[in-house]
This record gives sequence, structure tokens and C-alpha cells, in this order.
Amino acid sequence: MPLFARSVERCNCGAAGQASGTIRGKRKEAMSEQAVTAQSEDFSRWYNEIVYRADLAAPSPVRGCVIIRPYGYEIWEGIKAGLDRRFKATGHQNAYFPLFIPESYIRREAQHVEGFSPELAVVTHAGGKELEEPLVVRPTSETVIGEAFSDWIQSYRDLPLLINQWANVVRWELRTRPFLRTAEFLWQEGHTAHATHDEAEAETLQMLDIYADFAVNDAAIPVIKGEKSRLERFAGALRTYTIEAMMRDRRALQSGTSHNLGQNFAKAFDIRYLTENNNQEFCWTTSWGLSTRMVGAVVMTHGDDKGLRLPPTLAPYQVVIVPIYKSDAQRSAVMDNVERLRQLLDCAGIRVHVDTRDGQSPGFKFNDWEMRGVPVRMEIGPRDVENSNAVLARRDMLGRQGKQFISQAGALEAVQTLLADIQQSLLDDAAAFRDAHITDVSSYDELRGVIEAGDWARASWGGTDADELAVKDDTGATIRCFPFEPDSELGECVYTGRKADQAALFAKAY
RNA sequence: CGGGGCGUGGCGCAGCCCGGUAGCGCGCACGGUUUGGGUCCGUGAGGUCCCCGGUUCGAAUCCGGGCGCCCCGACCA
Repeated sequence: MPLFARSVERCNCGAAGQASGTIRGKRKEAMSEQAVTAQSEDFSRWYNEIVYRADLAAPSPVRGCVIIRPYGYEIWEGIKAGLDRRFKATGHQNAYFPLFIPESYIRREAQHVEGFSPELAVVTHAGGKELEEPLVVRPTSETVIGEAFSDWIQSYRDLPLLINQWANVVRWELRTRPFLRTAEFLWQEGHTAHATHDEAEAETLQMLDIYADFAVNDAAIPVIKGEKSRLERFAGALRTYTIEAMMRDRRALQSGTSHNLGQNFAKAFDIRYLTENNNQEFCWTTSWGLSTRMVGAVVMTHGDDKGLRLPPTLAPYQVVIVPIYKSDAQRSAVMDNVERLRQLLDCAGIRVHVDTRDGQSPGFKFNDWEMRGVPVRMEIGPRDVENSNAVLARRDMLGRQGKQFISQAGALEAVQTLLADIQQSLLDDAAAFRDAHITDVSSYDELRGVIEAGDWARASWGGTDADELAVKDDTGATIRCFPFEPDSELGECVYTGRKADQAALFAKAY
């Protein structure tokens, strides 16, 4: 298509009588260069273009890393704020542990080493000398925190210990994509210690609920809660729980995980407490994490062919005001109105931005902010000034039908209503999309067909690890989770035909 | 680690086959014009042509070596 447009332009060079054709050709070409690749054409290309063109991220000089630009970082800050508030409300406190972990720590929990050693970055030299013991750049902090916990916890009176840290971690991945998988990423990792298995289990599930509540209500991403299979379990955990979300290309994205670590780390790091009866007992610990991957989830859940669509709760700008004017006289009258409305919204706590760029046409700005996903656009021009009106346009409903003409007097209320509407409609859209692409299957052929078509399959499962791997080799899909709410009756195992013990959700995943 | 491709102003590319000292689009700066759905015109700034070596009067272009990146297959929040 671009090739065609280019050749048309070339042919028209110097040709007489084809002026309008040339202009049309040029305009088409310019449009195609400005437009984003369609999702249906190439989803991962769409994703990359959006991430870079909406200024979420920039390429980094280091292999698998990215620079998170201010617009992208503000989305992350919104995520942090939403989670941190929920963590605090449930009694957790923030702390910070070192980036560097003695290599010997990582080795103390057998499964943990095995799980992480392939992707560790290790510092062997520092201060111009070789270190006596290499330092691992943390891939996660169970080990250092476990060591600290063993010091801090003496008696049952010290429990539960509820700690969270906001940090960067490094996992040396081979294939990386901005936000979804990078060598370094930002996240929070919660670490708690409890007196009993049941308390630890309750904490693990509580934190999963918090992730789900955040995903649904703040990020407008419907998620399915469930337990991970043994193969997908965190290295060193008793049980791993997950929230799974469906992206716009129907691939699954694990968007947050919560682990009941049992007494594995307590035993490896000697985290013990004295009971009321003066007995030494090992603690039961948990850990749970959610990362900058969530930014990618927001992009891939809500984005469309025009670009980002941000849920108002997380949008850096909830409203962008585009002033429209010709003459200087118009300009000052328009800007007068704009400034008053900006203040009105700002005072109400709405994140509002005025696009004062000169030399960019309003039409350009409309498209630009649509690409960046701003939920609501307010246009104010001479006609509006005359009538004390304004135009509101919603990002989730493009074109004429998403526009409304309001009075400036009712602007605040109209904007608040609209923001709430958009938040809800993004969630509804995503939920409808997801539900339309999950199918219950009762035979393996059916499962294979559904996966091949790109959808998710829900099936009864009673297979072994080896069976699960065989299904993965055969179809490319993995068990994303055993959902808490299976939504259907158990039959025979879809793969082995034996008695099934749980319902499993199969999908291709990121 | 196996297979494929690419390194040329900030970005995307042409030029290379057939050597003659670099060009286009976008972006950027300035001036004007325009502005209710991706304005247009003019002027201008900006390049170790990935690196090292060789051939040659002369290398982005030919030859040798190296480095880096991207895409596709085995692991992962």
C-alpha cells in the first residue's frame, strides 16, 4: 500500500493535468504514514508502534531494556497508587531491600535456584577488584527478605509480618518486548510471614483478590482468578495463584501472581518463631507481585486501530482541551473560556491538559490525542464562546456519535459523568470480548480447534505434567490456570479421558 | 544455540550490482499561510555512510576480518 502510494507520486512528477490526483495521492501517503498499523494486520507491530509513538517507552542502549518515558511512567504511577492504597488498607508496610544478593543466598532453596539461575545477572567485580563472593542482581527478593525476616521474627507476637517493596528486578530474558518482557522491570513484591498455613493461605488469596479488584476497577481489565499448574508454579512455592487477562489478540497475559510459599523459605532461611507454649515453629510465608507488565496489559486490552484507549482512572490526562481559533481576537476570547474551564476541572481533581501548541491544526491534535488514548477531548472554538458551549468527544466512541454539545455551565458534571461512563464501557467491552472468545470443550479435537482459531478453551483436566507438556507441544497452548469459578460441570479429562479433578483454562500466552 | 535479514542525518529508507566524496520522505528550526478531523508554501540546520584493515589516483559502493541489531524456532512476571 505505501509502495503503491509512493509510485503514484513518482509517476505524477512533472505530469500536467493531474494535480488533484497528486494531492490525493500525497495525502493518502501522508495518512498511511501517520496511521498506526492495524491490529488485524499485525498485532505485535501495532503494539510496538503504539508504545513508541504514544511516548510510553523509548529504545534503550542496553539489549533487553527500555526507557520508560514520562507518559508511560505516569500510567505506572497510577498503577502504583491504586495498589499501594490497597496494600496499606490491608495492613502492609513498605520497605526497601538491597539490589544485590549474595550468590549463596539464591542457592539455599533448591527449586528457587533451579528456577532462576538461567536468567541471573551476576556481578563479579566491583571497586576494581574481583569480589570474594559474586553478587546476584535480584531477580526477586525472597532470599534477602527471608534472611531479614529470620532476624526480625522472634515470637508469635511478631506475626503476621506484612511487608511490601517497590523495586526494580533483573531477569536476563532472551526475547524481550517493551513492558511485557524486559531484562529489567519495575514491580512491587510483597512478602509476608504467618504463624499458620491457613493464615498464609488467606493472605495469598486476599492479595490475589486485591490484584483482581485493582485490575477490574482501576485498569478496567476483566481477569480470571485461578491456580497455576505445577509446571507454571513459582520456583519454591507450594501454590501459585494468578489473574489472567485476555489481550486484544486473544493471547493470555498473566497480570499478577500470588504465592503461598509454605515453609520452604522459612526452612531455607531459618525463619522461626516461638509459640505461646514456648515451642519453636517455622513460619509460613507468602509473596506476591505485579509489574510494569500491567502497562502492557492496559495497552493490549483496550487499544484499537487508532491507538491507545486509557481507562480514566489510570490516564495521565483524563481530559485534553483543544482550543480552536483564527484571528487574534478569537484566540483571546477562546483562551479565556479555555482557562476558566481548565480551572473548573482542575479544582475538581480532574487531570486536565490544554493543548496550546501553535502551528498544529485542531484536526492534527484530535488524532494525536486519540493515538495517546486520552479518554475525553474538549473542543472550544469561536462558536462555543458565542453560545457559552463546549464540545465533548469520547475516545471509546469515535466520530460523530461520540460527540456531544454541552453548556459550559454544565461542563464539570458532564465530564464527570462521561469519565465514569468510559471507565465502565471499557470494562464492559473487554469483558464481552473475552467472553466471546472462551469456549467450553469436551474433546481434545475440539480443544485443538479452539486453540488453533486463537481462542481460549475451558476443559476438564486430570492429566500429568507430561500430559500438559504434550498438549503444549501439540497446540502451543498452556494451562493458564485452574479457575476458581469454572462455570461448568466436570467431565472426563479432555486429554487422557480419565476422571478429571479440575477445570483448566487453555490458551496461548505471552 | 540453529536458520533468515539488516547496519547510510532524530526516525523510515534509496544509492552499492556497474567506485568519482551522499539523497528522498517524515520530523526539527525560522517566516508566512491555515486552523470545528492528520493545512500549504518558502528558507534552513543536521551525516565518523557500524568498526578495523586491504585494493585503487579515488571506496557508502569492491575484497578480508570483526562488532552490533532485528526476525523465526527451545525458557519466562
